[in-house]
Amino acid sequence: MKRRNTPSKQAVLDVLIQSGQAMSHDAIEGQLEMDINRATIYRILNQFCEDGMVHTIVANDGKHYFALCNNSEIAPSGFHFHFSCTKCKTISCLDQEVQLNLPPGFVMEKANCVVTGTCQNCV
Amino acid sequence: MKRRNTPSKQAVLDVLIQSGQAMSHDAIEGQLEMDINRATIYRILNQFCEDGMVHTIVANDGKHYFALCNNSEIAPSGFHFHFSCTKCKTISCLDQEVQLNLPPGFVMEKANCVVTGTCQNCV
DNA sequence: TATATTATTGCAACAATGTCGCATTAATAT
DNA sequence: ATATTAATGCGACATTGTTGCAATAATATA
Ligand SMILES: [Mn+2]
Ligand SMILES: [Mn+2]
Ligand SMILES: [Zn+2]
Ligand SMILES: [Zn+2]
Repeated sequence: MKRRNTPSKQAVLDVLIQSGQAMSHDAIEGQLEMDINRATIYRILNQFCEDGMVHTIVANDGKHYFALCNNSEIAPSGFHFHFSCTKCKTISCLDQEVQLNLPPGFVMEKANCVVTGTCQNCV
Repeated sequence: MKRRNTPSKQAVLDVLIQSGQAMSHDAIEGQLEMDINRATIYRILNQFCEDGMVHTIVANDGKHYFALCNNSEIAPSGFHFHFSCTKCKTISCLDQEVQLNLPPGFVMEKANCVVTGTCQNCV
């Protein structure tokens, strides 16, 4: 399927760029000026993920958070940790690669690593 | 609240012991011979977590998985990786501690780290 | 053993998240 | 200007997890 540019996609992208954080569907919808249907927002986000512009984090609340990929993340298997601050509620990408010694026979395809605590802005 | 021993608690515990894997509410209910209400199962599992017998993993499907703590996990801040096999659908505890260098000012309270891929039983 | 206390349970209801089918709309190419 | 089909809105749905409340049952006490 060839992608088409639409105001909705642009609006969702703008919200993600402007925030600089990983955002849930909920938070994205809250920041949108335009009204966009929930299903549509999810479809847009999933499309961004397919296209490698965005990656998802599954946080401790079980919700999916969506964050822009920066260029260094384009590298294959560049899985990194995420930090979830319980005070300011932000979820951000850490500059820490996930690396571990798997037992023989195990093959890692992806990783979802979320560290929870308090961030540097919250004392 | 003082805990009471009940057939329901024992049954849930038996299922967890017998499986040796992290299990979702769903899977636990499926393995129970007794019929136990969904809310009750969740309450039992959450109680086990409070009491430090069980820990939870949030997997990529956004669901909570519950796994028995082995004795070495009683140690405070002993966060470890988990492995989720896409073929046999098992989620198991890895003997790999989560350790990372957080930027100054960050404080880690807990970690939810799930590596997805294929396990040693699935070639 | 009989009774009182209250933890536990079942039930119903609920909120939230995420997906899907289908008809309509609109972006793109010709 | 028109045809193609990707994108959208709407409604419906499945699933997960929690909560209030009344009924039940585990435990302690007399
Ligand atoms: Mn990230
Ligand atoms: Mn574990
Ligand atoms: Zn913070
Ligand atoms: Zn496997």
